[in-house]
Amino acid sequence: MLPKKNKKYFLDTLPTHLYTRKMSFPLRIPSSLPLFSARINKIKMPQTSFSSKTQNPTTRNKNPGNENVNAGSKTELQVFVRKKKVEKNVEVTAKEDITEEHVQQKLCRPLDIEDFAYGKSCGYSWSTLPPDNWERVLEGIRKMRSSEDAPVDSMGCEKAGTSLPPKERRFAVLASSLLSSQTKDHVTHGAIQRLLQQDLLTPDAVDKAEEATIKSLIYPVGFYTRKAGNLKKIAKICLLKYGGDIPSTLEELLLLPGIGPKMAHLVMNVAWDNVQGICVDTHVHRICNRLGWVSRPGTKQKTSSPEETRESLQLWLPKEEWVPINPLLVGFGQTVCSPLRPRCGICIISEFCPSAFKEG
DNA sequence: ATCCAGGCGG
DNA sequence: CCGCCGGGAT
Repeated sequence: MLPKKNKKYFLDTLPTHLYTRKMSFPLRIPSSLPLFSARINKIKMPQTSFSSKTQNPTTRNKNPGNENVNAGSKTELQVFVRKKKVEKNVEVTAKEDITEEHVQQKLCRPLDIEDFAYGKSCGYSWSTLPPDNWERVLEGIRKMRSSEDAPVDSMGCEKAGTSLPPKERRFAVLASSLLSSQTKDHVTHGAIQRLLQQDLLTPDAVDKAEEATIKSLIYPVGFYTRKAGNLKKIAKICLLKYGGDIPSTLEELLLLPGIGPKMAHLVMNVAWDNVQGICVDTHVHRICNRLGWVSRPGTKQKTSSPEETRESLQLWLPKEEWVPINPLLVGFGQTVCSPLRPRCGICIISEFCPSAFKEG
């Protein structure tokens, strides 16, 4: 259903941690979406006050219930909240009927409203403030990555079984993701090739094969004993619960043995072409923290786990970057921003990096 | 000898 | 939160 003129679309609750303490939020209506206006409707809770900081201080509006925000403008709202429950907070009004044509012309992306509601992204969001200069930083990393040759460029598990029919391809991607953790890409690739030659890349075949056979074929990937067992279990689960296909939701993928958050997001991205979240590994985790791009909710402390990094990063990074950010930062982490002794001397974005020349 | 790095169990 | 899993690379 496309939005209708003057109909109000309410945006539901903010993520809890955003309103449990004093924080400021950016409300961004990108100029590519001129067909909506947003206004602060109401926040149902005691002990709440509002103030807004716009580019021009004279536009300060003392009435929190009627804060109009122009499309294309960037207005920062400060929300002081003491209680946790927020029922309705923001509404978006369509300025005219939105048609298929608007969508085609990218004048409007109705789904963005939903993203907005959950504080996700797409430029149409409640979120933490994007870090200063993030676009320049990203551009600089791209530039460095285009000249340097990182291991991640040569082979990635996302290329697994590109020639296979969809269902087989998905299983190949899942198997490849499973094997690739803690393992160099060319080793993973070799193991997948051997499985492919033996026709052992379908749930059916894997289920029938001996675990020892699989184990010897995938050697020397990291933890091959456990992975051989997990692969068989996964094959069985695919057969019993998913008709020989792989699970199509994040939650179900996470239930598979040996599949954690990192791989589950990777599989959703690659096998299903369905971006549910950012694939965060230790490189992304480390670099985002060095750049000051993520922090523990409501603080300036570093995030303590890749999962926390993922949630923090998703709050501001535009969704178009969710997939490319991983190979970009992994390669950058392998060649320049290494875990120990990062090569800040050759890094062209060190001027923007709060951690530059601070370690090792 | 030490590091790498995702998932999992304690 | 910590240590282990089991190889390869350096």
